[in-house]
Amino acid sequence: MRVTLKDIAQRAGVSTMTVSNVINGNRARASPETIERIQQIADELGYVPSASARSLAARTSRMVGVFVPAADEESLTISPHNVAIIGQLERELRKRAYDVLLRGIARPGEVATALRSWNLDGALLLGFLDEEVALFTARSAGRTRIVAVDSYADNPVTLGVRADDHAGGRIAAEHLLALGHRDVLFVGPRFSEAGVVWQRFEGFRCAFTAAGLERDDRLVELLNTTYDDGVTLGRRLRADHPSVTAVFATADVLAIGIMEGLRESGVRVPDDVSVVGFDDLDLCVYVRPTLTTIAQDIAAKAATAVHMLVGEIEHEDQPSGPVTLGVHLVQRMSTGPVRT
Amino acid sequence: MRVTLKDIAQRAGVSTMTVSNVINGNRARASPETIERIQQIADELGYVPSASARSLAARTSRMVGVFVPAADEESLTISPHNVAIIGQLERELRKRAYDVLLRGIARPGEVATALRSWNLDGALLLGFLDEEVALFTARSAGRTRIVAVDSYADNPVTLGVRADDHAGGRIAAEHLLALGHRDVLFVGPRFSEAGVVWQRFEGFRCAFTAAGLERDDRLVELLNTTYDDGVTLGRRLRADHPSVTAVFATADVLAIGIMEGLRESGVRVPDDVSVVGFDDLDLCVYVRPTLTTIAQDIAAKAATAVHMLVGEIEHEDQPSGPVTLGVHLVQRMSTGPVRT
DNA sequence: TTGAAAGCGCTAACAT
DNA sequence: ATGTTAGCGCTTTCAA
Repeated sequence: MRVTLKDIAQRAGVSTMTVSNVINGNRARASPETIERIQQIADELGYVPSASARSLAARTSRMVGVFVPAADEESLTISPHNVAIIGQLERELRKRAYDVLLRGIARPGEVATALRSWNLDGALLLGFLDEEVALFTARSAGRTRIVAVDSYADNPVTLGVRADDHAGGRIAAEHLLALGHRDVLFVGPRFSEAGVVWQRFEGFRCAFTAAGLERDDRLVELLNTTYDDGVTLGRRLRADHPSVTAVFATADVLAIGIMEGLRESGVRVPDDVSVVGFDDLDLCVYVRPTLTTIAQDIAAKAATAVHMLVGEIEHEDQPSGPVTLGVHLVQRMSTGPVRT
Repeated sequence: MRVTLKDIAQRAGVSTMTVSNVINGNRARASPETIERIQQIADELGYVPSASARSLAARTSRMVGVFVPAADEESLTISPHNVAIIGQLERELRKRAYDVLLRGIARPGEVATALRSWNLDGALLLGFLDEEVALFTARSAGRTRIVAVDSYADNPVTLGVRADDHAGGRIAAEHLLALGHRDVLFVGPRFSEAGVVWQRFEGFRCAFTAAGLERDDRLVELLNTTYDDGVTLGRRLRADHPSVTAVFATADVLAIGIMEGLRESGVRVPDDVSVVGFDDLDLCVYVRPTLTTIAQDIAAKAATAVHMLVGEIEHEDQPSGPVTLGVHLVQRMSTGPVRT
């Protein structure tokens, strides 16, 4: 059977409370010898605290939820970018002795339910739309701490961590402008007036304005962030946008798909058309030409998110406000000067 | 405050047990009207069961652990293959109303600890070495169900799901042999006489034997399964193995790295050297030349693993024995006939 | 420095 | 068809 506090207490001839205090490192509440003896017995018996019991009694679980978008009950294709983040998050949380509940979210209410069901100490939201974040938090209990990664949602209960998407868009545009490109196609998922993609688009446009250039806002394509959709766009690019000499895609896989589509239709990258991606996945150096992209520091993003969340949980830190992390251009072979 | 069974019971004028039965769909234990009324009140109050309390009282948690290797506390780089699996596992488990505890394992004991701490109903081990699996299960309580994915560990408490790695190795070799290759380099991580890589190696060798050919067993390179290590090998391949005309790598990223290294050293794929990978990641079609590889059905693997685990948990099914899933060759552009 | 009592929210095993 | 009792293993609160 399970080894309990009571078992240890009996063996040691003390009360369960003393054992509990020792186990929890409440060192001020037991004599050194008692501590030593109890620790010994606990080790000997292979005692493992019951997280459920602790969570029930203490109303805190040392477990946080990591929530990712799931189109529906039938799918959970985690985006490459979120995948990279999850690994880092788990590591950071494990270092701090928090457990991770991984959950795909198909309907808004599920966040609040999971939170209350397990008495989660906090939640990490990965890559949800700002509207979705708002929905989750509306229903969520007031106490729980929530950090939204890659979100610009502005509300009282959520804290955000994200890359500087606006700067990312601007830098991408500046790079292409410096190469002489003027007709640049913006490609990304459908977006509203907020959120990651919108920021990138705004930064992108800013660079044109700052350069005193008028941008033709018809040069936008909205599609799913997948390789296949990229290929499709690449194939018809020349036909649909004959003037375009460069493309800025809001995700690397998308950019890589576009490059493939272009190749298939006889358009050379970067000679005929330059392509810039976003994220700097490992992938970028696997493909030919290697992809010029906007790099964001994923490990830093994860570390920051966890740091903020744990800070709020443990020290009831003043919500320090959203954090925006720097990005930078990684120039590779998919961009070049415009053909004269 | 939290809404409890008691709150509902009071409002409905019944005992908590009746409410409990209704909530748990124990339909035989309450009259239709009572059920209706209680359900109504529960919805109204926004009742969410406490998983901790349930887990404590019922000694079952409806939560399973998904464990992945973590080199140490400092890292958790989930392999691309495991990444693909995790998403599928979560989906399958969510469909069956199980929660997922995601955990990187740095030291053997952590599996048993997590299992007991949360009263987990079962565990899914992803891509551990057979020796590691043995260690975990040795320390684990007898009751818990464990399914090891990508393992050949043979022990009483574990059930395995894996691709037919032996066939995979054989098929890869047969493909290359049919193209006229005789000096084929086997590349993979260090392996012992068991496990996934060993199976692939054995299958690989079998094909040579079956063809009545003597294989030079010096044609083996052991290195980490990473792109970078692949590049390094590719660069020195010609110098170290001048006779080799084809390479079989046990992972796609590795194969892709090798192709890059070969390119850098002026060796053409597939004209000079053919390359075969393993897994059939999305990646394979992004690179040039596209990678010929052994495909395994990841979704099926995840579905099977969950099916087996849940089967054991819920029906105490007779451990049906390990399951091996089929693989097949996906021929792309990285392999061609040997140069005469 | 230590302990006793009470209860977290739920369910198993009997009653009725 | 419904209720009672007695915990699950732990922590909180108060007392010694």
